[in-house]
Amino acid sequence: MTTTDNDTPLDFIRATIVKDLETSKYGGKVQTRFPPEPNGYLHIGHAKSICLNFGVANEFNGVCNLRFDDTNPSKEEIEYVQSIEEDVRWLGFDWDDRLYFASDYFERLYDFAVQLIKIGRAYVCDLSADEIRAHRGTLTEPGTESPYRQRSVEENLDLFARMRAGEFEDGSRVLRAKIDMASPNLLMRDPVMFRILHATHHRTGDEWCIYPMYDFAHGLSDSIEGVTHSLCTLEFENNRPLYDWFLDQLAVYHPQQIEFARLNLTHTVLSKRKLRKLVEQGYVNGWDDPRMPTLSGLRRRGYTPEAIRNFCDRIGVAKTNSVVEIDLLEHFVRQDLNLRAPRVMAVLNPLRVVIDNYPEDQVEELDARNNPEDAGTGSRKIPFSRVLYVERDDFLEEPPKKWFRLAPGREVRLKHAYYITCTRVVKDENTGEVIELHCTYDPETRGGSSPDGRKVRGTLHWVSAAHALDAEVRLYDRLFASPNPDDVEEGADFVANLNPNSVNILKSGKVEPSLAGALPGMRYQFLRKGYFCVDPDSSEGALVFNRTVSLRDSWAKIKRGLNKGQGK
RNA sequence: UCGGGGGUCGUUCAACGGUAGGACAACGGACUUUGAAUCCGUGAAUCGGGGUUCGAAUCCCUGCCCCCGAGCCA
Repeated sequence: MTTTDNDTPLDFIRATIVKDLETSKYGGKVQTRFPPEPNGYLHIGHAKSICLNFGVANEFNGVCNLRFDDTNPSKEEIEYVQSIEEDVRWLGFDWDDRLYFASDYFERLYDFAVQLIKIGRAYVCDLSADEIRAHRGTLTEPGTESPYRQRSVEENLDLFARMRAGEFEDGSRVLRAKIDMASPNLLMRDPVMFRILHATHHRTGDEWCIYPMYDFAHGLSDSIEGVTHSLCTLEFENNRPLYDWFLDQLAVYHPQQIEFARLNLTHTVLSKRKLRKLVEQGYVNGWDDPRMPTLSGLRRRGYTPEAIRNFCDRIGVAKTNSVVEIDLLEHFVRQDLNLRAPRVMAVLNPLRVVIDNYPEDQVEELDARNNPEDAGTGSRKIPFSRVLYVERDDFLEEPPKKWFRLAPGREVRLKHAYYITCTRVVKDENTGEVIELHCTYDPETRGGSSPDGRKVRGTLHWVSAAHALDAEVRLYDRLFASPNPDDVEEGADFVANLNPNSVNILKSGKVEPSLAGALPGMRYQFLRKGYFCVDPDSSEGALVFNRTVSLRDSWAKIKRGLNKGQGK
């Protein structure tokens, strides 16, 4: 796609770009950047930004850079840059050779700072962090000027060079911009540009002991790269005047910062701090736990890049703070997987069924469509024999109204196979638990339809006991029980809202034999159950599946209605 | 309340002075060898109060509510 569809309304950012193109503000050029800090894993919120930045670039024949905002060595690690690159690529975007790091610009940033000192717009301040805070004033009162504010250019130059040379301890001095201590915007009250940090940087090692702050580094990095539209989230609106100030004072190329609302999703958290807590305190099994909203988690869960991109397209871009329902995300995986996931039969909670009138040693190979949504996918053979497994949930000894699955005396269709009628229920003598069903089949119904045309409402999935493969099936659900995890009692925090049933591991699943060679990452629809994918923990002979998302379940709704009717 | 942003169906995005529309969700129906998918249909919103105008979600005034900002984080 190289053009923008005129029929669909443009979001305010694209509208701005169209206008800038018309006025030739940047000479008809569009360049964006995705600027993650490598201090955590990417999540679905970042996907929104990635889709926006790369999407906009693609649509307007521009380019989008991947730039790591690695200005704080104490928090950043190489592990994160690798995962971020992998995730952006997986999502389907390409930065070609434009992989940049803010740390690549440290020398130039240092030079820019020297320039600012020379024109009297920056000074070395010896105040402690606490003192600087005290001098900053408050939201309603102006700040007071630092006693070091009037240092001479020469002294500032000397001190700044010595900061770089490592003569001073962490926190003993900073370089500040000389702006306006009375500005109503606190960020303009002589913000810190460089701080002393004797820390090893993941890329520059020990070359530097002073590091630039975000506000100073970001705009200049954009400028150096020739970014036209610097898209960021709403909380940076207050930073824009500062972004502009540095660029104006230095009289360098000046991109424009535009802010949009970050993504919030119900039933999950999207803050690095909270996600890190879940990982570090063991509430989940790592950044790629399938319950995590991280891209690595979603990938392991079975989400497709297409589903995530479609989701990001649909939620749009605006300035309103909003919380998107997670149902919308789930809708897009279902939509995508419905079209492409092969259908397969898997019994999650097996209940043994013996077809009494089916010959002992007979095995039939029956045809099964691979995907009714895509005729091109053809069909496969599945074995049918005397002893089968069906889903325990599909049998009820005393069925409620509207139940058309298995029950004593009831006839149902086994998908792709035969009609069977339940004739006897075997129970455990002690517990009363149903342990086996005996049924008869109608040989006339092979393939799943009867010559007499009689109607059977229920169609069940099944596997042949002798041929089925064992599988572990991990049923994942929403990580948080509450739509808003932060909605907690006084004193509690978001982990109090963790969904205790966010994962349910079933060890005794039985799947059809065609799944024997299923490899990690492969996605299937388990008929009537949901979409599943093979987990990396899986191996031949020890299959492990993750539930990506269940199928929509209107029986569950009916059941709720029935229960309500009975006052249950 | 000092500054900056924002308030449209349950949710989200649109409508840019001219019939408030889409998607998800909900509800009802059709179809169905997945109680899936698909198809059809229904209900559902302009924060309040003034004003300008033939006509206001849109422009003006005013009030209310929400978010962001006092890191040597980004």
